[in-house]
Amino acid sequence: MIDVRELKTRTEEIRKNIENRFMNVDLDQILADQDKRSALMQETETLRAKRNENAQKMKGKLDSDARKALIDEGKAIKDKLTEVEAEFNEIDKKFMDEARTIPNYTHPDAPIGKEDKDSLAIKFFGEPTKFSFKAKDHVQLGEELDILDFDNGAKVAGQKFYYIKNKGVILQMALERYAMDIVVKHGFTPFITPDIAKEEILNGIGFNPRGAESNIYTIEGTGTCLVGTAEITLGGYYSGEIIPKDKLPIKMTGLSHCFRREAGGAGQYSKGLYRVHQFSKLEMFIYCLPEESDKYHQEILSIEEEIFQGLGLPYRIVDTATGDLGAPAYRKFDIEAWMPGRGDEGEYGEVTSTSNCTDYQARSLNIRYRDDDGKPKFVHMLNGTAVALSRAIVAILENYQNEDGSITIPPALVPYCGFDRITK
RNA sequence: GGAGAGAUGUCCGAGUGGUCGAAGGAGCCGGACUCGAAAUCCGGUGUAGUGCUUUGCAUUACCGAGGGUUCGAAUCCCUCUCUCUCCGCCA
Repeated sequence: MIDVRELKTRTEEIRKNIENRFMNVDLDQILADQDKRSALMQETETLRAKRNENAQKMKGKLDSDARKALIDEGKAIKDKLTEVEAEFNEIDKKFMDEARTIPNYTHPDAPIGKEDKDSLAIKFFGEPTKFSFKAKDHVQLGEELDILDFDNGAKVAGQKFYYIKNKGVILQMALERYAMDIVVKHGFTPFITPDIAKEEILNGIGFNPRGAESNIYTIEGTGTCLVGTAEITLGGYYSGEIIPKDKLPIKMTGLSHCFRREAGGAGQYSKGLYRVHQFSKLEMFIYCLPEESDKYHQEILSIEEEIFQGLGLPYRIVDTATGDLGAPAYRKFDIEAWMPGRGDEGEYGEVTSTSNCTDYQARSLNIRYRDDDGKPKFVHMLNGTAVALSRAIVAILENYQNEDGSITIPPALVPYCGFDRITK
């Protein structure tokens, strides 16, 4: 969340930012509740001070009349305090819930706009793949090659679940190792993380586990959820801690399963592996000093490029428009790989996403470092996809297909696969 | 899953209702001593809020988390989380 003290000092900036992001946040209501909360907080503290003073007076020996008078006074204070505290707690919860809905500030260079199409393509790599034959999509390719099985996935687990089979399994493992090797080479510590996290961690990262529109599976009666990304488990790793400054930056990379409800996510653009309830992903995560987060955001993006360039996949980089940024993100870059089977004649489809969340998550999760002045300060936190296995497989199958329906393995993956072609 | 033990400041550790924001020790910072260092001695040293006459003063909260009892809770009661030991089960 943002620093609520800045509601007073940066009011108009916050108001404008909410507008730019096209969010439904009633800032005036929040400001009014903040004033109410403030007044009740002071009243509560005054009463507590009186209570403490009253208790202090009773430490020594007293005659019974004096003691009784003090006890009566204490009781009266207690009754009043109980009442005021209840009022304060109510407005405090309301205010904090409201304040949490305020989005992070936005990088001044992020394009302003409401939708996908307002995002800015800032770089292209390669040319969209051309075929001398009619290109198939990955669903058809995968089923004909017997490496993807959606029908039995649906039968056993439900719609949008799938089995990966045969050389498809090896291809996914090869991709994992390929990406892992590149990321580790750049100094990231590898992790395999839990696939489950507590709701408080989800909330701190900026995911809402509740509500009809939530993308998160909650596990009934446990206070935990299935993670939608290792961003959650990597970002929760240092929650509540003060990190020594000389340990920063901390670079982590985590492999996890990702579970997403994707309610209402059906349709042509979501078919096959593109949008599924479960997939595996290798995620990068960085904790760093505030002044360095822009730099590390670029570093994550360049590692993502290295991974996709190494695979020989054409892609473009998109600077996400304000209206499409998640609340925690200060700025976000997506890599969209060319997917020949998408739409009628192929389209770019998102394969990675990297966000600089500045101190927004760190404040909610209370993750700080000790600065040179001895004071703890919030770290900046960044995340980025190294490789989302399901979507990378979409791009590989569709770009590396041959006329006979076989798939050529990208050269960089051959050493990891042990074969160079998938055939019927 | 069952039984038991535990969780206190940067760390170790004392504390079973008021004199406890918390003994003692270690560490760290400053000073004395020293040619310098070590040892020794002296002083300081948590976090997050709030208010104000804002490089300070006052005040509130924080002893795993949340609730309760009480005029008053680190201390008593309840729930939960985590750690350790033993048993069970298991990859």
